[in-house]
Amino acid sequence: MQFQQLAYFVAVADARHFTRAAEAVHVSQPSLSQQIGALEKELGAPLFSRARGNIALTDAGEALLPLARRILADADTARHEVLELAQLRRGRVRLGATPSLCTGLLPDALRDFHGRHPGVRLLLDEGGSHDLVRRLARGALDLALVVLPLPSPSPALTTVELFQEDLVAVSAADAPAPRSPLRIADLEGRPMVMFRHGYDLRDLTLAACRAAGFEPYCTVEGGEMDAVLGFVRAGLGIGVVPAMVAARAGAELRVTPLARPGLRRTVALAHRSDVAPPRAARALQEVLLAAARQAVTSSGLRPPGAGP
Amino acid sequence: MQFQQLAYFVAVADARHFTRAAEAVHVSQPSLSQQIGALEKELGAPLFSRARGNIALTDAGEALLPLARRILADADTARHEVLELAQLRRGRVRLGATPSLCTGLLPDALRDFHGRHPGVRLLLDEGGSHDLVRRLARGALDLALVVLPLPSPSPALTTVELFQEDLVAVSAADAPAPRSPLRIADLEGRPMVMFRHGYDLRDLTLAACRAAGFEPYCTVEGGEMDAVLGFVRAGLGIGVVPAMVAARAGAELRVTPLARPGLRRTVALAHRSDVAPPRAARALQEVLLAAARQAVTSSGLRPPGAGP
DNA sequence: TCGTGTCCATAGCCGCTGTCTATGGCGGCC
DNA sequence: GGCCGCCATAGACAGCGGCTATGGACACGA
Repeated sequence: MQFQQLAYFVAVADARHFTRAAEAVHVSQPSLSQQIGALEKELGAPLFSRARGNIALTDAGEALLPLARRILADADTARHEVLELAQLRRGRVRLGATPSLCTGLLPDALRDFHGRHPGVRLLLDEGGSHDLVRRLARGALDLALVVLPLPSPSPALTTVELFQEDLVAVSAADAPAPRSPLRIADLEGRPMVMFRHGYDLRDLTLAACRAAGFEPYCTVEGGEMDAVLGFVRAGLGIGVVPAMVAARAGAELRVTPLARPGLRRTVALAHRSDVAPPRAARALQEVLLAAARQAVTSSGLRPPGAGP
Repeated sequence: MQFQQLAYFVAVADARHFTRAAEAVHVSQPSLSQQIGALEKELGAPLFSRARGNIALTDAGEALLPLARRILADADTARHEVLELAQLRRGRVRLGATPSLCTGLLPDALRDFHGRHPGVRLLLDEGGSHDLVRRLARGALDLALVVLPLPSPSPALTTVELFQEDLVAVSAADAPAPRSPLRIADLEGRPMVMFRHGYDLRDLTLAACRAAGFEPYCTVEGGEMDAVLGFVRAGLGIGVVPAMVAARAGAELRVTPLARPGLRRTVALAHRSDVAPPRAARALQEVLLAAARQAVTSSGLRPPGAGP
């Protein structure tokens, strides 16, 4: 059974005439006869009763006709669906991002993308950089917002740097203000609120403290971004978060810049190198790049590759 | 797009592995890869993201998968439906019959057939012999119960004689009884009830009267079988009907045999010679032949080919 | 009754395509 | 670093679907 045979069958059923049906499907009459014959042979039953001048469906033909129409319609639907995917009227992007980036850049950028392509579903995968890289390589993600350097550098991934972002210290507005700008060394012995494992911010902060010669004292650790900000707000300790996140966190938080050289992270967009991302993913990539440029000019972020 | 390509696609989507999918569909791995590639090229979008050890569906692949499954299931359904037709678990027989035969032989025979093959629809086409023959030749009927000789003999039709049936005169039970047995000549000048055009009984009766040298006097003409019996019952005249019909007509009718040679008609089963009837039609044919044999022995009909 | 036309089936040929085996290329793993 | 697993590619071959030409059967009209 083949699609063409079904199409020929439907054409004959509609025209009730082999020669005219052959014209309708743009093949010669013998070709059509042969294919109808092949279909009948395969199914083991005649589909038409060939009376002179009166081609009629047999019972087998009448049973097959609605199914044939439905199969052909489904095949047509399949072609159109895939076409619409290519035209970005439908589709799906699987975007991975580290938790801290989900809070900062993404909300506005995704709103923008959704406005441009309302038919495209956005599947956000929030996870640590290590997981994101693995999922990218496995084809489980189309794009990922990651923090450089990648925990497990892979030549199979292409990264495009978006911006550099300063980290700042946050503390409760009603607690004694720390010195400003705050040096990393000033954090020694001060109660701190620390993210859970998997956050690149956790690794960055711990590494900076250890480089300064001490192990930080954490009153609470293990929270997500919102929880950490809440604990800081409650006066449980000092947190180290991206400036962009701190700016959105509200008036109950005191934001204290870090003394030079400070802490800084490079945010990049990553995708697999070996295959081109789907159309919708490329479109999202463009939107994210534009959002990053916008953020650099309006939100005081540093352009990618800028010095300390 | 081809059924095999869709089957291969579903196999890969299920196995998430090209080599194992190839084994599952019993082709070599390169053949499967090539067909998937051809499908992707035709649809204009990749269906799988080929990551080492992790074959995943793209958005286009996820859009296609449910449709592919449905198409394949429909194709399977089509094959089974046609198979069931061949096995007489479903099907359709289009049976034509002259009106007088619908009343006599058919009810019991069709009940028997329906009991044996409850899934087979019976489409009865009641009409004159001329129409029936034309519809048979056109393929609009599978079988027809006709009265011989055929009005327009056609070499394209095969007929099997079922039985010969005597005609009898019927009159109202409360009217004066005609002589018994009744000669055709006795009908001259007697009020008669005549069938409408198209009934073979009408032609038979008129021809017999004319052969006897008179034109019958009809008080009512144009009715169907039930109407004619009703008119006779009401005393409007004498009717000439098959013995089998008269026997079923109830006690309000007086049945008078016709004097020798009497009137007799040969009932036959006809079908097209050039193509074998569908399976269900052959089954009905057998049932009708058995019913005819049964009627010959139990109802006093004459076997086919019997002399006058 | 005999052409003539219409219509579907068949025959024969050809090019496309789907299948195979063999091989290449590329990561992952020991 | 060598081996293995896995998918893609190359080339050969057979099968099949397409075409033109022709056959056979019926309908119609002269």
